[in-house]
Amino acid sequence: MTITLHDTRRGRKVPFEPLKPGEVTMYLCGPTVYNYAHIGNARPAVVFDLLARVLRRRYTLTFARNITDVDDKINQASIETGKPIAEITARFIDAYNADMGVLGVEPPSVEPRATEHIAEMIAMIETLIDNGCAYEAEGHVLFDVGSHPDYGALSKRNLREMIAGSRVEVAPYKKAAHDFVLWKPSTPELPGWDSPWGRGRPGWHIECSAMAGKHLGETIDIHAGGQDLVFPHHENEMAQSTCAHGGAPFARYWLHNGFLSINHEKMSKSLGNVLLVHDLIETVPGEVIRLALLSAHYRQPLDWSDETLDAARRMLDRLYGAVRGIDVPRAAIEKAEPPATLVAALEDDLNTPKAMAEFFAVARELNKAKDPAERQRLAAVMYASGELMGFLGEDPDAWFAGDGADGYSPEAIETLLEERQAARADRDFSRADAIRDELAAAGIVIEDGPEGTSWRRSA
RNA sequence: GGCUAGGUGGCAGAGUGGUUAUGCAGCGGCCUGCAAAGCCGUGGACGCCGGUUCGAUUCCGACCCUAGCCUCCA
Repeated sequence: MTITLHDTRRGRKVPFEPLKPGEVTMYLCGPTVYNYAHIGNARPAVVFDLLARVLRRRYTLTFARNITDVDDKINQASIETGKPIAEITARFIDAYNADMGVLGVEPPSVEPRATEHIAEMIAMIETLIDNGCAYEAEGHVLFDVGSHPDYGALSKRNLREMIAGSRVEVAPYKKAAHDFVLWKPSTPELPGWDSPWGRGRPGWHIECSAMAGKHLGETIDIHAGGQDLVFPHHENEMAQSTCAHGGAPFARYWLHNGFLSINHEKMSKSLGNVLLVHDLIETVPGEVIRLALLSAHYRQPLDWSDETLDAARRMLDRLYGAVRGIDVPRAAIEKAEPPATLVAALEDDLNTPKAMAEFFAVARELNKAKDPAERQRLAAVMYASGELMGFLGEDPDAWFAGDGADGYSPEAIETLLEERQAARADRDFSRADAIRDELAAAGIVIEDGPEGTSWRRSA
C-alpha cells in the first residue's frame, strides 16, 4: 500500500512518491507573528503535524514551517502598542510554539524566519529580474504575471477571468493588474533592508519561496497550508519559484486544509468571535482541542462550537477509560504497533474519522478482554496508536481527575469513598448513596468496578 | 457573476454500485444493593428531479441550497 494524498493542482487523490526514495521534504506556511494564534490557525498546524508523524513512519522527513516576522500587520501592531517590532515578534513566536505544543504539535525540523532570509530573497528577486519574470518600477519590484504562462494552474483560474472580475484598483506602476510585489520601499520608520532597489522590505509571497528553496531545495515534495492560501499566495509562490529555478517544478503535491467556522459563522474580528488557542487551553485540555480539530476530515469545513468540544472530550474519555487501571511497561508500548487498519486510514489522505473508528475498535476489544496479558497487550496497542496520533499522552487517572476546580482534593474524595465503602459493607445504602450524591453534585462520578471504586470528573 | 468544494440517521462525521462506519444521544437486555462505566442487541440516513443499471446514497445530467476563494486572512 502506498500513501495517497489529495493534490490541489491535480484536483484529486494521487499516490504519493517522494522525489528522492526514502526522503520527503514538506513546507507549511506558518504564522505571521503579530498576535496569538486562533483556533483556525491551529487547524493546519495540527493536521500537518499528524501528516508529518505519518510520513516519518516510512520516510526521513525534513519539515519546514516558516515564521513570517516582517509584515505590515506586525508594523501596525507595533504602531498601535508602541512596542518595538522585535519584542512583538519574539513574544508571539514563543506563544505560538507553546500553544501548539499544548495541542501536541511536534516542532518541525526547521522553523525559518523571514528576517533571517532577506539575503536569499534579494538574490531570488535578482534572478527573477535576470530571467525576465520581474521588473522594477518606482522603487518596487513586481512579478510579471504575463511572463508565466502557467499562472493560474494551481488555483484553476485564468488571467482573463481574474481581470474581468477584478475589483481592485490597479497601482499605476504595475504592468498588469495581477502583478504582485516582490520588494517594496520602506519609509525610515518602517523595517527595511538595503537592496539594489533601495532600502525596502520583501513582499509576502517571496518569503516562502526563498525559505523553501534554501531549506528544502528547488523542488519540494509537499507544500501545505490553508485553503485560503491557494490564491494568491501559493499561486504566486509557485510562479516565482518556478521562474527563479529555471522551470524546475516547485511543489510536487499541494495540500490544503478546509476552513473552520464558529457556530456557523466566519471567524472575524468584526463579529468578535475570534477564539484564541491561548485562551482556550486555559480551560480545555490540549488533546480535546486536537481531537476536535481532527474529528472531521482535514479537507472538509469544520464548524467549531461547545458541542464540538464536548464530543471530542467524550471520545477521549472512552479511550482513556479503556486503558485506565492497566499498567503498561514503556517497553511494551515501544514494541507495540497501531493497528494496520488505523495506519492505512491515515495513509489514505489522512482519513482521521476512519482512523478514530479503528482506534475505538481497539478500545472495544480491550473493554471486552478478560485475560490480563491480553488486556496489557491491547492497552499497549492503544498507547502506540495514541503516540502516532497525538493522544493518550496523560496518565488516565490524571485525565479523569480533571482540574479539581470543584474544591474536592483527591485525598478528600478518597476519604469519602472509604466511608462509602464502609457504609456499603454495612448495607447502609442510604448513607452510601448520600455520599455518591454529594460528589455527583460537584460533578464527580463514582464507578464501582471489580477491582474497587474509581472516580472521575465529568465536564 | 466566475472558480472550487460540499449537501448522509436526533447531533457530529466516514464510506460504498447490491452486505455493520464510528462516537454521542434513544430504546431493550446483561452486570450492579441501586447506579455509573463496560458488554450484547436494536430503531433511525443518504438535498430535489430525471438518466444509465437487474439494482444507485454511491455513476451521469439538470435544479435547489451551503461554504471558501476571486481583496489581508489558516
